[in-house]
Amino acid sequence: MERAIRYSKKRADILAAIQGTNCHPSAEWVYQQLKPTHPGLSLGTVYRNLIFFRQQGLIQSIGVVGGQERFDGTLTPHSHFVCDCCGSVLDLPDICPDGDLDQTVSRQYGLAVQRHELTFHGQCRSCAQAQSHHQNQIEEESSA
Amino acid sequence: MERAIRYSKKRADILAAIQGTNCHPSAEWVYQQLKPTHPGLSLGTVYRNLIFFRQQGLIQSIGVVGGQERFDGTLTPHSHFVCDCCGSVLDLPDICPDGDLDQTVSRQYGLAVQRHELTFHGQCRSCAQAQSHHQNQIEEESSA
DNA sequence: ATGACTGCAAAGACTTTGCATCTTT
DNA sequence: AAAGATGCAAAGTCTTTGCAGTCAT
Repeated sequence: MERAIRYSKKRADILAAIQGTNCHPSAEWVYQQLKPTHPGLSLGTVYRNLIFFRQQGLIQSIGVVGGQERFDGTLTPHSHFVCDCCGSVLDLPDICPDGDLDQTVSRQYGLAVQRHELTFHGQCRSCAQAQSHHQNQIEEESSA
Repeated sequence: MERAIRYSKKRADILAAIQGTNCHPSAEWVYQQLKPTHPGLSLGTVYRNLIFFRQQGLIQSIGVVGGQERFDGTLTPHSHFVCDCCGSVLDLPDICPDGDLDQTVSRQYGLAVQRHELTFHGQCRSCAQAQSHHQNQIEEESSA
């Protein structure tokens, strides 16, 4: 007998929060987001539901950024950009490796490949700009 | 004035341990590996040196697998396969995205892209085999 | 001698989990 | 009423860090 799944408004709103943003949220982000409308929400519930949604295939994990696991409600194939400076994650919808790649690797290496992730790293616009400002300040200070 | 860097046998052996394996070790793995020959080694020292090596560009982090950060002493471009079952990480030396990809993304999205990672997920041979055995057992049990 | 490196243990950050309670069916 | 979902807080895991002692230069 399979385990029954019951409705819960909190669960529904947690999923909606993830699906309604493109910021690739962490558990903490979801918690803070829903706290105002769900005063009694517990962080443990957010974690449990994130695990639940991933098992159900409703969301995917896009890995750990700055120590926190990040999730994505978009399931269509796409790549990500991670800013190593501020931790923001951006979708790159136009960057998508060949769909046959998984099968190619499966055959070539004899592995049961299920999916792949293509993730770019660097600095987002605002961090790149901030850093150049900071460098200018340092240059000004050292030349002063 | 730049900070001086001094020799340490422990540091050298930590680096050698990472460079001498293709298992993409975690801090704990390195610690256990060196413990016999370095009885006084501390896990904190391993962590500190991993950070140091990454800053020096001697190793790279390949992300968090099963809660533990994993490192790679191979710096030439290549992809990875992560077994979501046992956590093992394999090199895929023949799978390497176009070298211009970083620049393409930089231009297309206006980001300062520094690098990218292509990671495949699935089950390694032994886990796929073990699971099929396990499934057989379950089938046998339920039909018994 | 200076200051870099380490051991140790405490602290920190993130996530999981046990149990009593509340809610859905 | 039965069983799933949640709140709370404790526990668990991995990693970082402060401080005193050690070692390389």
